[in-house]
Amino acid sequence: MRKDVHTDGIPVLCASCEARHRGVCGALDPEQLVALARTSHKYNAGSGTELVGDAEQVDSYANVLSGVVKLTKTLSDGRQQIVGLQFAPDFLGRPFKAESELNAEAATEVSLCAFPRASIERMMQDSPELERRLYRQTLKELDEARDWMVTLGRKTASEKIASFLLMIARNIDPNAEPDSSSARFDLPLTRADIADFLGLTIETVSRQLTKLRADKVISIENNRQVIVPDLGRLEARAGN
Amino acid sequence: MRKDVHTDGIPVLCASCEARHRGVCGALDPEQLVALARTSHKYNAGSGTELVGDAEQVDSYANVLSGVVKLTKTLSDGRQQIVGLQFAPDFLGRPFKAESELNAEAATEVSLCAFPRASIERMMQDSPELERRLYRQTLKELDEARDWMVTLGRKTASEKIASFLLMIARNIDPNAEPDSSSARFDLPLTRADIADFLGLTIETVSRQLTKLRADKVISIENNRQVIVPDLGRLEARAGN
DNA sequence: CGGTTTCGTTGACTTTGATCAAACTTCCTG
DNA sequence: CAGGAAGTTTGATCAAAGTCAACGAAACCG
Repeated sequence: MRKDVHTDGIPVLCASCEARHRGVCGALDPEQLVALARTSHKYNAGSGTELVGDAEQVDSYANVLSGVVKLTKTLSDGRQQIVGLQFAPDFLGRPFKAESELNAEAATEVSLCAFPRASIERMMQDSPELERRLYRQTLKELDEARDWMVTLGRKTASEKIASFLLMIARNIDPNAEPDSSSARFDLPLTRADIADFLGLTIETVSRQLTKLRADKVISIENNRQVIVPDLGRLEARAGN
Repeated sequence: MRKDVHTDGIPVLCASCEARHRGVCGALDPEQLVALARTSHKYNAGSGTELVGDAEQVDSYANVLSGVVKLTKTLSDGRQQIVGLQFAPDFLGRPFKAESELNAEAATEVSLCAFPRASIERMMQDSPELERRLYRQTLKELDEARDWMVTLGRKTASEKIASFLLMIARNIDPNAEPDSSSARFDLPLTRADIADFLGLTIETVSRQLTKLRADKVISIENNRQVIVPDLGRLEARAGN
């Protein structure tokens, strides 16, 4: 009983899903995809919705299908730090641990495809390919985290802002003309979020954005829409 | 042909090796261990030795058998940040990537057990158990990196120092009486390294250590030996 | 549509940690 | 053991970013 891997037997839900191409579901054959799709459900969440609470029991994982999810940690006196941002088609979840050590919150409108933790963990047993994809994403996240440690520990406020804008541009520039030297995108984060991401205050973020604007490195429309006419000039400010 | 897993057929090199118990080699059966041991070699390196260079081709991985390895990143103008510390029996290496994105350097005298990259990657194909151990270590490193992002981004200089001392105490206190409320250990890092780890300057590190000493939270002998009479008091200063 | 709330900007001032400079200690080496 | 290098401490001063406060703009809601 032969099947065309690319179309036949693929659940409707998954047919056009990006997670099947670049995300972890790409590791699954049609049969496994059907099994997973049976227990999964797609849903949307508005900006600000808490998806996973700190110290909470986690019983489902998810793929990010669109939007941005922020992962945060909070000190007892309320100081907060964003420790990760997840874009489509990232996998959201921490295998081998039932209790979350951090908070996951929708930074924008998000669309998620959730499935029970047990389904994935069972499937990981059968499919080394799935486990390998998850492992690779974790390695990528670790690489990113280490890059951010340099930014947090050693860059100035203005370098931090430039680095942040570059990172966002690379992750969500919609007119993804490769190697285009300009970019235009919506900031998925508020000033407060950016501050929490960079270890700064809201005021400093605002002042540095104003400075970049004054120096014509960027322009901003409606507080959210950022235009970078020359990515090279922005890179020069990121201090790498 | 039955073998006692715990003793028979284990290479001499591995017999008393900690990596076989708590490290990644624990995933291997005697046969695999023999195969790996054939291509591996143990060696020591003095403090300050560069083990892996940034942007260098990596052709071998290693287990840390003793000592501490620091992973660093450097900006073009020389600013440096330590992005990870590896203690025995951690695995040193970044699977699926031939070129290193960071620098690995011996922070103390270290002893390593190195093997060709190809051996491990071949073995990963055969042994899901090995891949899983590596995956778990990577998840652990990611958890740690995220904790440090909070420290780097949101803690004050004195909280950073206290957090650092606690982390070291937990990793290398030799008189590992569990739940002992006091600790005594040698700092594996110089003041300059501590500064690079915490995103501070040498002078600030020194001043904060002096303050902790003045407040009788710690005492220091010979610049390196730290005594913490009451870990609770140190924790209170770490600001979690 | 007007009022309220949330979000962002700007200014004045303060504080934390960096920088610059000098002295001291420890350790290594000839 | 002397001399020097590397590592550490301490002090004086400075600057970057934080705090406090006020205002403006956008989004939200009855």
